[in-house]
Amino acid sequence: MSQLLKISLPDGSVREMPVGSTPADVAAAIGPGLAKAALAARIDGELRDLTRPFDGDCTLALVTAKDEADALDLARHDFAHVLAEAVQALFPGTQITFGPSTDDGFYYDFAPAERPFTDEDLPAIEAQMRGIIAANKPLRREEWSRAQLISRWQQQGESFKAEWAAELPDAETLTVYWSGDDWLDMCRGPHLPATGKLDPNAFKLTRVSGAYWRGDQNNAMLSRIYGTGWLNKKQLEEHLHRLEEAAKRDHRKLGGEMDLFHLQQEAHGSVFWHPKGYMIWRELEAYMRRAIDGAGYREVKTPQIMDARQWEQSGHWGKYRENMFVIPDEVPNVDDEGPVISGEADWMALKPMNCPAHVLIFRQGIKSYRDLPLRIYENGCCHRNEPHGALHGLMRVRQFTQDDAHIFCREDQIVDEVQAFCALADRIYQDFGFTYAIKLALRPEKRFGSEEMWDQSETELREAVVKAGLATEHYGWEELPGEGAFYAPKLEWHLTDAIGRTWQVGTIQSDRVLPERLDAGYVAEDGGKHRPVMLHRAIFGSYERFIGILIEHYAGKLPVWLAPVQAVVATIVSDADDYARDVTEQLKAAGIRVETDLRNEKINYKVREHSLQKVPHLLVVGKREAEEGTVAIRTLGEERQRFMPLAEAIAMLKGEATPPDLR
RNA sequence: GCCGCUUUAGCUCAGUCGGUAGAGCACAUCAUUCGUAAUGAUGGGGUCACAGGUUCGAAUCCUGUAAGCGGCACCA
Repeated sequence: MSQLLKISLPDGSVREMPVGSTPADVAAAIGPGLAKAALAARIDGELRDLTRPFDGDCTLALVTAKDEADALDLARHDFAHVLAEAVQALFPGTQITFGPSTDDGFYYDFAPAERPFTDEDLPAIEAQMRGIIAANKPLRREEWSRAQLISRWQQQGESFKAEWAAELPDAETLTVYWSGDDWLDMCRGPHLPATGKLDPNAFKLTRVSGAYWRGDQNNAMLSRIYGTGWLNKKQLEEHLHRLEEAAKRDHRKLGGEMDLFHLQQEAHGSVFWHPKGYMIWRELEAYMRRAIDGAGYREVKTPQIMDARQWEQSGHWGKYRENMFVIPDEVPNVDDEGPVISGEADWMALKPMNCPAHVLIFRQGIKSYRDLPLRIYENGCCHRNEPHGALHGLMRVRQFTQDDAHIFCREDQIVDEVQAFCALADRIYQDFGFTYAIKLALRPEKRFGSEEMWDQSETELREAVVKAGLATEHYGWEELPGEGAFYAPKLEWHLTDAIGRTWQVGTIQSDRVLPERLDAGYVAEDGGKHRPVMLHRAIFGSYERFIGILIEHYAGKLPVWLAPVQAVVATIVSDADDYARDVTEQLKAAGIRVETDLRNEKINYKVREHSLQKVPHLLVVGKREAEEGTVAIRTLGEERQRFMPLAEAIAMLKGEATPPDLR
């Protein structure tokens, strides 16, 4: 006699269903509308296929398009499978490997039979995918044995899949999903009941790229196809629109349009700052100096080039030599004939970081425990020969200036210092309108120092964040195993910008390795020599990158205090020229960065041009203003203009041009 | 570094089948004195990324190099 299963539904009711029935049967029993809308099921909280039979009594929540997060993930995962099926249909002999969902869509990695895919292949693949969706092929789950899987993959010439099948953990139930009766992929699932549940107008293949098998550069280079996938056409269009808006704030584009900086082949990876861009830098530098002066740091400047032996001792030479700029300590040969250098000189290197130089300053003279904590700050210009494929505008460059400091302190001062740093970083990020998450990056596989040392350093950083009240969900608190530096665990600050993207910027690292390697010591109360702990920390990260982030965050519309040109005085008729000059002089005297536009152009033209240049305030003067001693202010982003007496305008601009920390 | 794509005027781009280059903007000159996102006319400006090759002839076809773009890997 057949038993009945008790299925508890979200409304509290319980349905009795025969053994072997599925969530789809429950949906059908409730009503045809739900049967049609159901996409998957949550069984005791676990997301499962709609057509997978119940294991026993359970709670059931049917998943529909209204459960957006689940529905999107299911759809994206299915799009990836449909993509793989389409590619194998169009390009026989292509091997499939792996294809997950992503934040906005999906990708699939292929081992192509002949050549990697190109953008030109995408339209045909999209059309093939739409065909598979239109065919409404059922997606059917089957449990297979490992031997079955390996044999199938080997038979099909799918060597990557076979390799993977052999390595899947023993504990896992191995499953495949059929698409109709003619195609299958090995997959944990779950999936939608059929390809027809996908909206054929809700996806778009976006790009192709290379990607290493299993993310390891020693492995084969696969050909990856990316797509973006959504539940309906409207969502897709909104997403594509967001991408266009994000592209408009690209710092490389705005950097050119606003005449802030440029990059060129002759110094690739290093920035040519133009006067306007460097004004932003100078404001940030002045801001940061006020911040560190107030927080008890001492600013220093250290050599750009040091003997290679210094880098050997610090441990950087062994690990990072290939990314260092190395130069001979030698005058080049003056003869035109013969080699430029003898090759016999000692090697020096451009500093890739400031830490060892700061230790050398610390080591001058004898330090007492009374000197600690000693906070040494530098706007440190560093050079790293980054892999060429990594360079990206201002975000990843070969020459950069860090807002770098090292706090030399006693063991018992670490938590207080880290906590104080948390407060300083919080204040600074708020001044720029960023929210942030804090993460703790734990010991990496390859590292220096003892286990006890790592235990202690990680514990201290954790404790400081807890004490600062930041180890909460609100601050995205999370620990990242294996992500630390080779000498220390790191706290990382991940900023969220105006359109929701995140940027890792600030850091503090608790280091007991470098003080040891570079022999830093101080005399303690007991008269004995002790090692200080060295806290490496930065808030902007680098000026280059931080400015890049600010440009994108503000979409070029920098707050007045950072704007390179804070106001432009523009005339309507040449009769107002003298008055415009007078207004400009008065603004300059008030410390405003102002330019004058007396050109013989229509006011429409001037408004357009200065708006595109993202000048915060345009002060328009014509006959009327000249007679009345007023200005007409048009503020960036507003269509309205405001008339006010000059004195009032100056007071307003002065207020807005005051940096946030001085208000 | 790896995979794919790209490189033509200061900028954005067009250039068909191989027959030594074109637009808009910008710039210069002239006219225009105008009230809130492009006034008009005229003019100057290019070793078609670089180096080889094929060809009677190369921006165009081939090879190599470099840089840029999208990813991957890396990121002290």
